[in-house]
Amino acid sequence: MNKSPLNTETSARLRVAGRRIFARQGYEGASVRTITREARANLGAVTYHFGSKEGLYEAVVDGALAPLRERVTEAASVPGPPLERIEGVVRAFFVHLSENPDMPHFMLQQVTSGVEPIEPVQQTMQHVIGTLSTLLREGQKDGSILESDMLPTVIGIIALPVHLTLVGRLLSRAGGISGGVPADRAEEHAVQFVTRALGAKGVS
Amino acid sequence: MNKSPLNTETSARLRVAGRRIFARQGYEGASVRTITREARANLGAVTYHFGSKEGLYEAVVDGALAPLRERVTEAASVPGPPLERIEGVVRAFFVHLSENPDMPHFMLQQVTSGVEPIEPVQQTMQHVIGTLSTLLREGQKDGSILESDMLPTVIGIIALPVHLTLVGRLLSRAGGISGGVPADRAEEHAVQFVTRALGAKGVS
DNA sequence: ACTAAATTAATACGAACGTTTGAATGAATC
DNA sequence: GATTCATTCAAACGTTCGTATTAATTTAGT
Repeated sequence: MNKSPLNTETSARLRVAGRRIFARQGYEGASVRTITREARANLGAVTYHFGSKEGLYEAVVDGALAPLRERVTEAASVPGPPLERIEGVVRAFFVHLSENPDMPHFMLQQVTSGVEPIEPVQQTMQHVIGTLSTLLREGQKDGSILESDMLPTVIGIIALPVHLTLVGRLLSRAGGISGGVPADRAEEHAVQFVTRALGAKGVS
Repeated sequence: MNKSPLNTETSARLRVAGRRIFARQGYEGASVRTITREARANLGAVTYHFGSKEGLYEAVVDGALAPLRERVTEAASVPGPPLERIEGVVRAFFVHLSENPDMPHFMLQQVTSGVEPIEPVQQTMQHVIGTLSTLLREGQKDGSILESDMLPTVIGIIALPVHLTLVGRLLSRAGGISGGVPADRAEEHAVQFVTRALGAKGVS
């Protein structure tokens, strides 16, 4: 008679709870006591399984970002013209964001913290920027993508999904404006925005 | 219980120090002791001048955002076609960001925190979104701006300067990629990106 | 110059923090 | 049945947190 359906190991429950709470409260705002309470674990469990609070945090962030790197790689390596593959990367972002609502919090928390990001975040940024840069260069060489500075263009492409997801969600919660942005509309919109901004000529 | 701070030397130094440290460490990460030490003020000065740590935080955030609202209003009310005025709003963002490097931290810290943003942040978001929506509607009515969903478009316009400034700064600090994005290039790039994405026909 | 208010300063307080400790538990090995 | 070993548990550690308190000092009004 298994009374709890998901009586997984404590460390797994700590990851889940840590992810929820770190994303919502930030690193400093989340306390080990809150996390262990939510995970129905003992106060000392974080230290035991991850060495420290910071150890759990890194495990959580890496767990949220590693699948994104894979998705981006996959979307970029599909055959087709560069602009379409960039579109695929944008869509991959949205897929990942819809399945991992906490993800952008970690990226932006790190970016806004002012200190050097922890390793999984750095790694992900470098990977995404590198992938998109390659696609951009390719498209600019064959004339299908307008010439422009590489890095700011890449940042522009990434900023859109992250911001749309985050701010849209915020607005739909806080009301005040117009009720938020439905996820599927947001994706279509971001794709159009990016392809219009990048495409060398009129893209229907 | 004095919640409205008098313009004393100490309270001004507390604002400056609070701004620096809140932006870099977040609300929870910044301690009253660190702030008062940096401001060369007594530990009790925050409570005395601002009522509480939260009182100082709100004063700091409002001090960072109020000028932005003014700048946006001004840029939007200049005569000219809507797309050019939107361009002016984007440039206004960059001007404000270059003069107030800590500003996007507060916006994004609030957006990523998951709880309802404090009043100055809500007010600023509503104001910027409202202003840009009006300009967009105007341009779509006269055919100079492509039809699209209002809210996601507005978010796209804002996301670009904020992200470019923040991530660019981060990359130039952390190295790793290519050395960051010079501020003036970033502004030109953002303007081009936005006008390309919005403009109804080929914009030079 | 004197008084009252405003401000600064020093210290104390209780609460919450991350981490440590050592005993209790329970299953696997011999 | 005894031993081993990983895990869980309750309790306590020392530190830091935001705030309160109280006294000393400066400033302003008459």
